[in-house]
Amino acid sequence: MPELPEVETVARELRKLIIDKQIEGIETAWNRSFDNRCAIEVAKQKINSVQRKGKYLIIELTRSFLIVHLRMTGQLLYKSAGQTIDSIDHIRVIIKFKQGMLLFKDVRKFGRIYHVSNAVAFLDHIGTDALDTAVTKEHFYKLLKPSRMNIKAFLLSQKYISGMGNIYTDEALFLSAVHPAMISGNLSKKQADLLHDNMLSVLNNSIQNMGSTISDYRDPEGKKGLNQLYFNVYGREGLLCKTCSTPVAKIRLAGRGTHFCPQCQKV
DNA sequence: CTAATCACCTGAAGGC
DNA sequence: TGCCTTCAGGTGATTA
Repeated sequence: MPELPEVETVARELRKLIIDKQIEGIETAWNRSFDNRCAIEVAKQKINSVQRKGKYLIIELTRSFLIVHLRMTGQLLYKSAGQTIDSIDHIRVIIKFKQGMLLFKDVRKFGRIYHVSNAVAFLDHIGTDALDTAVTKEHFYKLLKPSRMNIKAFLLSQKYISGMGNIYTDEALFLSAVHPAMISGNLSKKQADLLHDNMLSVLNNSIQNMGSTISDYRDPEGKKGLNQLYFNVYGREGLLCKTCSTPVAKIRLAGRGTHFCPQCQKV
């Protein structure tokens, strides 16, 4: 479900809701979502900050960190004390405060909450966040140049640049008129620059729209995003390309459904 | 190094 | 109505 813009939206909303609150306790209903053996260590710590790297949320506590990955269907829902909870279905973890609670809801159980002492080290295996200013056009091109992977797989891999997922990859490639199967190292500097621009604009525009909701995504207050209203190719198989009116195609690439315009995007 | 497949899970949707 | 297959905003491990 969530890619960079959705996780960023969650981070921004969470900052308004849980910063400076003290955790009273943490309970687990599905033990693979969170290893409850560290519940005692987490309890009584205060939340200092909420940050993000790629698709990971970083909740800084007094002495340690909670790292959250929502994977496909994870949601972090804040409920103030007294607020009614419509359903406890699919609630895997509950983080309790005096003033309310943060529910980790996750239908497919792929999401995880990790408790770590060193967030930087824990997230060292993923590349620089796509919106980090360190990801300049030069840096981007240097990463692309030696790669023989197709560009779709390159953008989906989190080891070079982190945060891009299936939706925003398809959208950025469409806007750049680059075929998803094109070999990364074969992109011209001009194409790479354009793709860099579109990667950033696609992500930033979605953040402006509070992310994209296909089915499950919700922000901490339960609100849907609006960015799905502006997709050019994702989920538009068979519909006409907004640029040239050719039907949008869908193929399987990098193990994922991949949408593109066969007229606008040539290898 | 790269690509493809499976595994982890559940539920919605479509075909028959 | 019911059964079966396929698919889904992700990613890590394993196998060619």
